[in-house]
Amino acid sequence: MSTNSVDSGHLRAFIERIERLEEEKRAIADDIKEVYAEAKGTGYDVKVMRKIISLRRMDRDKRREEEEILDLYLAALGEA
Amino acid sequence: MSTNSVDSGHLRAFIERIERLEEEKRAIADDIKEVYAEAKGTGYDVKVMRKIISLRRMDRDKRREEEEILDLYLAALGEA
Amino acid sequence: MSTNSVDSGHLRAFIERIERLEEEKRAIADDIKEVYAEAKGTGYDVKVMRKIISLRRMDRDKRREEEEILDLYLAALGEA
Amino acid sequence: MSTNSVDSGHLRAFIERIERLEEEKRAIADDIKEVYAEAKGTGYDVKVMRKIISLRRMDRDKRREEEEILDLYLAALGEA
DNA sequence: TCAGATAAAATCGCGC
DNA sequence: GCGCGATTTTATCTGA
Repeated sequence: MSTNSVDSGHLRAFIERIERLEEEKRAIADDIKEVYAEAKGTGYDVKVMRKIISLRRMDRDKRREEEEILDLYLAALGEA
Repeated sequence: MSTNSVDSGHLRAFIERIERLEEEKRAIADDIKEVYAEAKGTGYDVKVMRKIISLRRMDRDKRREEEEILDLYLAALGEA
Repeated sequence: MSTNSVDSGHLRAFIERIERLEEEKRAIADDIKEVYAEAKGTGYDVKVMRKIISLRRMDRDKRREEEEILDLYLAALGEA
Repeated sequence: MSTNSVDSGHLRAFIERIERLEEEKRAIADDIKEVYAEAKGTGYDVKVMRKIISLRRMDRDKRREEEEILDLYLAALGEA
């Protein structure tokens, strides 16, 4: 019984931590929306902006992946 | 030409703001994942936790909607 | 060749089935719009109606989620 | 007061009609999902199928628009 | 034209 | 490891 109440308290703590983090996440998502809205108000096309950001993200991912492959090669050489 | 460079600078600033915010958002999403993992390690069922959180969110949303519809009713009465 | 034509025919059949269903769906969406228009013509506030419908849907969803989490709890007890 | 009850009954009828239509719409959406699932089980790529359907819809829309433009031209000639 | 709702698409995490 | 289902994100559409 003591076990249960401790567990419940623990579960509650986990859940509240997650809910707080989700609220932060939502707040940031709202900020992002606001920036898009502001950019739109300045005359930029949101769809195009999303495309640019997506392309830049793909570039970053690609670069990161290439670095990982390079690391693999270097590690292989080190082992040789 | 000056116009273009100013605009480009502006667009670039918007995009970098968004990218920074998206990175923060991703970091928080990672935190959430970690909390779930920790809870799972402590013996809690992630699926149940997600359901609990979902139900609590529905409660909040429902309460908010009820307030909104009450406002609509009051506004309708005010106009009557 | 026979294989290809059979497959093509099959794919075509799937696509036409989906297109027919989408058309039905669109027709129903139009019906819904008409009902809103009719209600509006009778003096009802569409915004309020949408809120009411939304709240009723939330009630249903919440009840369903509660049943689901109950099932999860019962399953957990059964495993205990 | 009689007026109010009549109105309420009317509103209720509108709302129930809409809810029934929305349920039908959801049922058709489920059917569509099932067809996609069935096609997937037969080996077709759902993403490609969606693309095909989208392109065919665009073609239809384009054709319809061209017909409307043609009608405008014909009407203009008739008026000339 | 704009925001807000709706639907479509992509992504991610989980269990098998 | 991979499909499946849930979540998230993107795009479309409609009504104010």
